[in-house]
Amino acid sequence: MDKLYAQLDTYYPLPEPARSAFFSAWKPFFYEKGQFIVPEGRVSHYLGYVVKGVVRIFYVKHDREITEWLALDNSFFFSIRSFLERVPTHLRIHALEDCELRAIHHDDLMQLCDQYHAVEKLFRRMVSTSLLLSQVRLEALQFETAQQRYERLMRDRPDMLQRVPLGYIASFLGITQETLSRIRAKS
Amino acid sequence: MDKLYAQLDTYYPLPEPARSAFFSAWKPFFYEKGQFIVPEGRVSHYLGYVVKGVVRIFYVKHDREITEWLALDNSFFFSIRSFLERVPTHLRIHALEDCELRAIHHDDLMQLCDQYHAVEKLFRRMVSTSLLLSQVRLEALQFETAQQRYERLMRDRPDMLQRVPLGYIASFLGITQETLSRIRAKS
DNA sequence: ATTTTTATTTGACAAATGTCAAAACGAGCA
DNA sequence: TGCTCGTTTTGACATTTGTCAAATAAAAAT
Repeated sequence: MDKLYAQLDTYYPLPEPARSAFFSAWKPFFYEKGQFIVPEGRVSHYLGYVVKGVVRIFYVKHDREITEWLALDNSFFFSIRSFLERVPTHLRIHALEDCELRAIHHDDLMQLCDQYHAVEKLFRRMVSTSLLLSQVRLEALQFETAQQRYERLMRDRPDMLQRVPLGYIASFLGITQETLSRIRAKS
Repeated sequence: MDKLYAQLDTYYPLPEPARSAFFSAWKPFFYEKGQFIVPEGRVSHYLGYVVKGVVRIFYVKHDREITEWLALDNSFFFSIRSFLERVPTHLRIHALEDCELRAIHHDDLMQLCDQYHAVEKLFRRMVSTSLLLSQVRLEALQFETAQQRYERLMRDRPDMLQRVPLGYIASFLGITQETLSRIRAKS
């Protein structure tokens, strides 16, 4: 989990004592493969980080599971709307592998944001980065074919293909499993 | 432009003197219909707000214009990646109608963020809201049909259909103009 | 090693959307 | 009024992607 600290530092290097206070607010959590980290309908109180494992965020629409986010080792995850607006989420979060996590509670984060300007700045930059990523994905979804989106994923996150069942990846890309399978067959 | 101030207040009500300093950093700009506000390849230095008029953000891909954002009266616009990361943009921003704008320069905003914790907080919340909107659009694009996306737009922003040519709206929805025309014919 | 379960691929067909070309429409202007 | 330009619609057809059902393949459990 040193990597977590390193990653947080890249957003904004906090001066003491904000740094210690902020870092120690991230608590460890462990989940076994298949367990739910957040069930549907609850408010998601934590901003999470995967130290080791795979976390999947999905929702169900017309009896079908749609993967919204996949977080592998050393990446962040959270139910954006629920965490930011404190409303019950339509998303479910679960562990695809045994997971070692770190997470910070919304209350703690807000308190630290109020207390330390530097934490507020760091968090602002984290949110900015999320926005950036969301925007890139939006553009891809808006004007790339399924094939192009798959190729982009292979390029950007080849490890994901090794560790995540294709059915989940398909809906993450906005297509059905069958279509993904045929795209793969062609290449 | 009083509405701008009111809208900024909803993100976070600033105490003086931050409030005056922040508000007066928003400068007025005027563009005529058809003029470019930001041409392609430049760094987009401003976070903009439309007091009156229509602003369109688009990019060109395979000789085709793809609308990424449409801002009507009383709404914000910016080239997300360029503004946040200070890199040249692939987007172009232009005025679809005569426009009265207000905009704040990145340098000024950052300076105010450094100087006033409260401005930092307000901006953090603005970015959070953008992220939220981006996420909603992402979900729509990922798992709604073109028809559903059009109906959603009619519901959420009926004024847009009156003031923006359908070709632009089509690519904003991620479809071709012909498809949009056929969807409309059915209803 | 065998069975059971889960994940992935394949086939046949349907539905949605894209492409290109042409026609119809509408606003502004001579 | 009639012309011109830009916008919107329509037609014919191609392509992409989805749907449902079944067949394989791979992984997990016994």
